[in-house]
Amino acid sequence: MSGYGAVLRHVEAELSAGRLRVGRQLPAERKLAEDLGVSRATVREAIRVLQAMGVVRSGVGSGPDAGTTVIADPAGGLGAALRLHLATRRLPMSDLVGTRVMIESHSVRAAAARPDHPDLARAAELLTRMDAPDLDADTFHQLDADFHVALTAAAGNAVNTAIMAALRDAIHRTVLDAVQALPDWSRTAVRLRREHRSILRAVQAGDGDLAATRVTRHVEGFHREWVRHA
Amino acid sequence: MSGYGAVLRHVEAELSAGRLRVGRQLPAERKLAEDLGVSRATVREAIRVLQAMGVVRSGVGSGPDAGTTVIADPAGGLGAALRLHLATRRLPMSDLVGTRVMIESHSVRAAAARPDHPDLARAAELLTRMDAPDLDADTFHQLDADFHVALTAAAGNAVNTAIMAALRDAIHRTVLDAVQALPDWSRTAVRLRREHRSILRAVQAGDGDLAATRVTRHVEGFHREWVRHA
DNA sequence: CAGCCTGGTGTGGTCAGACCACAGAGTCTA
DNA sequence: TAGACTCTGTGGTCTGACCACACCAGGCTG
Repeated sequence: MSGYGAVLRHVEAELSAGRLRVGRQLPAERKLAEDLGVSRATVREAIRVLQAMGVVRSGVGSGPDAGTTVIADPAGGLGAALRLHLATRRLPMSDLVGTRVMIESHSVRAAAARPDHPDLARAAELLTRMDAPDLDADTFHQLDADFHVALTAAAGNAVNTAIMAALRDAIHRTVLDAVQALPDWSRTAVRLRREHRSILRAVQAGDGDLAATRVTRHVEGFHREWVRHA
Repeated sequence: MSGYGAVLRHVEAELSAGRLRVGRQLPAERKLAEDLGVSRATVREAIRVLQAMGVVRSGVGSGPDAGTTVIADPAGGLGAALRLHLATRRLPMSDLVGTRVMIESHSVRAAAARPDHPDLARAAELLTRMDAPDLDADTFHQLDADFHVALTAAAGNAVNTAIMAALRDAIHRTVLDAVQALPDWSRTAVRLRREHRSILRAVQAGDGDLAATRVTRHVEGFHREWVRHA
């Protein structure tokens, strides 16, 4: 088999077998190359891919942050892939929004069944920070995105949470551009804050159906507004 | 900025600007390296990543299949990422199944509103092929997976379809192993065929709620059975 | 003339070896 | 003792080379 693929399969096998765990380090590139009988360039190609997938992080120098470490950032990898395919125009933005609505409405339904989940407290704290009067649009959107991810995380499905975070990454820049074009941003921000609170209230009250309805209206409404001004 | 990241951002920018379209070719590695003022090794690392994301396909030699071509295979890229993170044990299989149930039940609901969608005809044809009596488990599961993806595709959301296909890729090997362990595979196959038909019937009858209930039972039931014997 | 075959050319795949910046650890010096 | 120094190992990048491959054009052969 090809050298590049062999490295990838080797690492995946090590992960599957549990010999390589999150937080541990891969062998140094030069050593890995020697072990597998390939060149360092080939090893690097494979490691780059793992890096792009969010499976591994590399740092130069020495010390704890140096070398190649196994991490677990599925959202990073999925987000990069979604962003690229968004650029190819094969994944329309409207479908990304549709998926987001599906995940969020499903998640708030599930989260309403466990209103004491710590991620809901985190979501509430994010809303408080969004109340700061002198927030610029960039920070506001960042908190906004974190709020929605926290809401999803409260449902307890790691895959959905990762996809949700990935969708946020993929959409991020587009939304920022859109926000610039809105006629009255501060007015929109007031409405978004109100809607966020009403969604969270419904979840904490255990009313999943209401929360789902509200989050659907919230996301689709903002998307429509933002498409109108794009 | 770093050489590697510069190449990646350059290609993404070319895609976003529409100067690079699906089906077209990237410049040759040597030329791209010269154009961007980096080495060929650096260009290759970036291209490997694009390849792993399903954005690009490379072929040696000359002719139409040679060189690096822009493609659009989001499922491939997402599937690889999911498989890797499954290996790190940070994405539990039960969550993958949960996401799958969410997407499928949501999709059959939407598909029921357009019962004449061509993907439904394709799904029906796949079921016919699954009726062949001398089918081995491997082929059966392949058709099974294609059926579920076709069902999802009939809902018309490309992102959901890509994620569904990615989940299939990620789960594929595990399911194959599980099927080996089932006590009476042919008996299970008979049940699966019946359930598939009943799901498709509900969709074609326009009864989205019924289809959603059935597909949820179908997927969760098979997952439980397969976990029990793992 | 028709058919084969044989270089030529350009592609990605891989390799070996080199140099760099970096960051920590250990050592030497004032 | 505190600071400056070298040493070592890391990933990041570059250079230049060779390979297998597949097409294509030209010449050769029948």
